[in-house]
Amino acid sequence: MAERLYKEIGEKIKLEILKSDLSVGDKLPTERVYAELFGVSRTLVREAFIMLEIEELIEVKKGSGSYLKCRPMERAAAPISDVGPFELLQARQVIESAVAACAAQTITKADLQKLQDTLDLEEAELHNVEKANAADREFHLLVAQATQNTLLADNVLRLWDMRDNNPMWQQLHSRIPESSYSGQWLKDHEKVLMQLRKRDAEGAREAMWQHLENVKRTLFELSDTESPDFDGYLFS
Amino acid sequence: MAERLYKEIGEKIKLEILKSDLSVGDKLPTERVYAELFGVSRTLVREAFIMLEIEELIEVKKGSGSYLKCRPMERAAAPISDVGPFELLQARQVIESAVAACAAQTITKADLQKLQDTLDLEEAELHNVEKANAADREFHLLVAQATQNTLLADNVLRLWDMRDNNPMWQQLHSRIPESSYSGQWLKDHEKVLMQLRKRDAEGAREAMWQHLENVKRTLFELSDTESPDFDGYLFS
DNA sequence: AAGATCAAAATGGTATACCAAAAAGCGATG
DNA sequence: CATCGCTTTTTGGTATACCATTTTGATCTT
Repeated sequence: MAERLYKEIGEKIKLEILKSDLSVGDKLPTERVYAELFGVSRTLVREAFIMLEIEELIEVKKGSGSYLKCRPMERAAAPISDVGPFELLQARQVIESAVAACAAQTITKADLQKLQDTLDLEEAELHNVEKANAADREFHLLVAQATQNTLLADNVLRLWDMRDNNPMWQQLHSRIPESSYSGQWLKDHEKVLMQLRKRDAEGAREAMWQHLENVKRTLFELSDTESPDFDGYLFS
Repeated sequence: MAERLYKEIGEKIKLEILKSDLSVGDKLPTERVYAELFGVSRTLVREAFIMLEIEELIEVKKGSGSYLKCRPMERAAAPISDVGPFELLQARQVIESAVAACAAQTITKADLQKLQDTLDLEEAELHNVEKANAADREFHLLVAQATQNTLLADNVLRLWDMRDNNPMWQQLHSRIPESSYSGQWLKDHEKVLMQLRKRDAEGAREAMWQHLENVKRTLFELSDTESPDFDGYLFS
């Protein structure tokens, strides 16, 4: 119970919302009501409301009240921390290869140019890990954006950031030999871009799949030879 | 300026963080400092801190202080509400077809049985919209779970719930003729299951793709004939 | 001089009081 | 009877005051 109290209150409110069958758009009880209901001050309820507002669950209107924006999903917001790097990579492989295939059919000349620029940057900054990694991210993001579909771009970005935030990954990442990063991965990216240029959906799918297959392999060899910390963590 | 003030303060704080070169892990100025700096009460700063905490930018420790968790990026937390139903369906089509192909190679007998049960249920409850819809959701979720990859299942579920929470969809959904729902979609589901049984990746991909293509078509005809509210909202 | 102990200061946590905008009630007026 | 406009009430917005925990550091002990 040493947790931040407003979160607790927020969860309680979510439950109350689920119990009382409110529909989207309905006005929910006022801050004061919840305050008395839970026996806490209005300040806390207010903080909880801010949390719900940021989660886009409710909308608060000054002088009027707070309104339900969408029903809380039972599925709690992504327990994303404890998935292994390989499960993550598999997900990326499945999704990004499909995304690449889709992008091949919708990509614009401007998008192609941006991709080329990013690859040039990646090549120029091969020895600067930070910048190379940033260019890597940019490449994958641009491919996703080439689908012209916000949600697909969102999902790809989401998976990437999940990788960056994963402590396990960071540990692995620091050990990736520069040679793999540059030599193989850059070539992979170039192959993907080539298929996109040809607007060959199957080719793009294959190229992206192979790229992530290579990443998986690099990581596997790494974790195999250098560190036994990842047992039971490696596969789906 | 009729906006919620805490958000404004939050953005100001982000800027201050960027100006003062703080590193990850460093201790931030206290709430009181920011309060005086901006000439507002600590309450507001506190609310802003809560916002930053939810965005996983900082970490607050009772009695000690607040600490920088990661540098403020562009990091847009997905304005997911205002995507049209068709953009959503396209995303599902791309992702779920790939997921189905993956599932075909990893699915277990138990998963196949669950899928069969769900389809039986769907058939039995054809005239109960609520239950049929629930069975529909269950089917797509089970396919995703058959990949044995939590993240893929998560993403599929996420997209589905996005659909359910979309007011535009709810409006459309209420108008879907029972015939389409049952006649076509159930058959689609059966085709997908058949391909999964054969463990035919390409077949499963095709079947799932076609299914969502059919859903798109149904929705398109619906929005075309009955309501002009969706102009400019239809495509990616 | 090194360590332990305890007091005081710093800092986030919570509650209360008052302010301002919006909505609701209500009466005068056409 | 409808409607305009004022007053009252409701409701979120902001500020202040006080509490609990953690940190800090000074003093005492060995």
